[in-house]
Amino acid sequence: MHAPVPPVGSAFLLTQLGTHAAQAFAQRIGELDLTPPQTGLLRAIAGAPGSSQQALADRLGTPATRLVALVDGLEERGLVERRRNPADRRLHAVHLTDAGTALLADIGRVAREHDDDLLAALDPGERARLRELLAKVAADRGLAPGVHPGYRTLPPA
Amino acid sequence: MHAPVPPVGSAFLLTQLGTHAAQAFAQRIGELDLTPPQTGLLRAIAGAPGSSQQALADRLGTPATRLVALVDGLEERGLVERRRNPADRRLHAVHLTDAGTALLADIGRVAREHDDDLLAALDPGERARLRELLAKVAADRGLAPGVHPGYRTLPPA
DNA sequence: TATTGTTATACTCTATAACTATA
DNA sequence: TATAGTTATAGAGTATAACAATA
Repeated sequence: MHAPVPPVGSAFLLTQLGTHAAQAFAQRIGELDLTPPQTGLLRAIAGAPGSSQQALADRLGTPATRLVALVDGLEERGLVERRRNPADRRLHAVHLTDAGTALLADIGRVAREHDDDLLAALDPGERARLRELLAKVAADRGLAPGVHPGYRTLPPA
Repeated sequence: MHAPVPPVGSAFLLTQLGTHAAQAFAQRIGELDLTPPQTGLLRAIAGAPGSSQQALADRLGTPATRLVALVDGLEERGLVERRRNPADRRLHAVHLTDAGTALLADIGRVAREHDDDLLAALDPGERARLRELLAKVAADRGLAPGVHPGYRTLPPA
């Protein structure tokens, strides 16, 4: 007889399912040759076109240096462009290109498919209830709507 | 006027909250000088004492090489020990030490605190309902109870 | 002197492949 | 020849620090 293994709580279920959902999304969005961070950045740019990189970094909660690398990757593929601000030449306003805007629509489609697949076990009423409960917890924990916490690393303890 | 940003679905909420929960747990469990993967391994060993490293790797869905490094770290701290099997000297049976067993109890306490904190916004009925819905989805998606999907990496598409 | 953006560098985590010992 | 475990190595992703341009 040895000590019992402590049972997992609801938080673990949430973590487990959240990681699974993230992996499944990464796999799906990979078909568009995008990574999840790139996808989130595209959304952030679409939501606030012309933002400076500093502003985007603040919004996503990530170091500016990481944002530079992400924007580089998207710019090379012609999805976004940097436009220098003549009034303050330090600033680079980031905009979606037409290709970026088109790809955003594809992202929306992939996200809906992902959603349907993941929650296939729940009927519409259950889905609504789940969403409600998750939103309540997310609000209580101060999570910014639409911003993935993976852009920042928490300090140890 | 530009193209609208596609709305996030319930799956995103799940991913967002799951990542948040994982970060919060990592922070808490860090107070015991443990990482989440180490914690999961301790639980797996407690659940099947004397397993070979190969068996543990299979159960967690991780490459054996990663398991070696994890066991190394726990063994150096005196939390687990490898016992050579005399009948087949290739096998290393992994067991918790007394210190490991004691730490497991602390892990259980920390996990309960984490659970309570994370779901503070929900009343008992809501918590039960959330757990039920999450469990239903997890079962449908084929997630092994108590095993975090983060031990394995999914192939791209 | 302060701020935006960039580059250089190092660190952590994980995976792949090669190797050792036992069978 | 096959299996358990290990070591060596390399890659991806991210962070910290130093730097350049502009204000």
